[in-house]
Amino acid sequence: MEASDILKCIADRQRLRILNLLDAGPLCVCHIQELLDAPQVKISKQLATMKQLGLISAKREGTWMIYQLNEPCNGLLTVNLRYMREAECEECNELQQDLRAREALVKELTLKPTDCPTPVCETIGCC
Amino acid sequence: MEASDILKCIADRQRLRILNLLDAGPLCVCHIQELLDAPQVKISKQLATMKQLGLISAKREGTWMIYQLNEPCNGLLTVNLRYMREAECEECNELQQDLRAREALVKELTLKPTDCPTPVCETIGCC
DNA sequence: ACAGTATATACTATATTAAGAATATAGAAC
DNA sequence: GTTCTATATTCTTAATATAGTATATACTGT
Repeated sequence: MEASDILKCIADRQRLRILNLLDAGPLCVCHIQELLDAPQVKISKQLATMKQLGLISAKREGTWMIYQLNEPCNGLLTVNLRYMREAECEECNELQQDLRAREALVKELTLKPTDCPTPVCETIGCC
Repeated sequence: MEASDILKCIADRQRLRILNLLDAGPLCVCHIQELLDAPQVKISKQLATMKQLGLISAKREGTWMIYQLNEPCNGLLTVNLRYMREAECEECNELQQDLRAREALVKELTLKPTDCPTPVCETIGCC
């Protein structure tokens, strides 16, 4: 896992958004899909890429797959996320907004847990 | 100049090396070429890309072109350079070594200034 | 076993990027 | 002017990455 592999990975807007979300806690594929409003294939392939790179890992909970950032989080990734969460630019704002959307989703799931099967809820800590 | 443009730019090993060198001070193309041991076309094209991105700028001194990082240096670039100069990985070591090679070159130029015309020397501060 | 849901993979088409060779320009020295 | 040196640009080819459709897998519930 060389530095430029990480950089290439986060140079893609959507992959960066996914990593940013996962940095706030594990999520299942369907929720990532929903938060980024992107087709399933795309998300799934990007997750596969990042898993192969060793940035994230997955565990199955029933039919759901829960993805999370690997520990310890890659230093270069951390540095970039930390910077962009504070900075002012279109993409940085988007990352910040994604985190807010994540919070909203978690809250929503807490209210109607039917959308979110117990094992998933436990993992993402929403209910 | 969006964040992912910067990231895409530094995700290329050689572009990153060039930026790392320029961060230590302006250099002319031939010296970058020499330090990175890369063909002229490649360097020239990469410099053009980064100039277009707004990361660096050039000024002519006779037949030489002197490139330098733009001020203020892009924050995302700074953050990444700073991190990689301290970190331990193949590419990070390479960056660190490049800076040492730059020092050596500057010293060498100070000794035989014939290789380096006065205006260039003045700019890079080697003689 | 069958149907349904969530996710992954394979395959194809398309777009983006990089590499190299040849050529062009800009200035210096004569 | 001609020639030389440093650098840039153009053009072509090759490599890589992305997107979309269709299909496959893995599990759940009946």
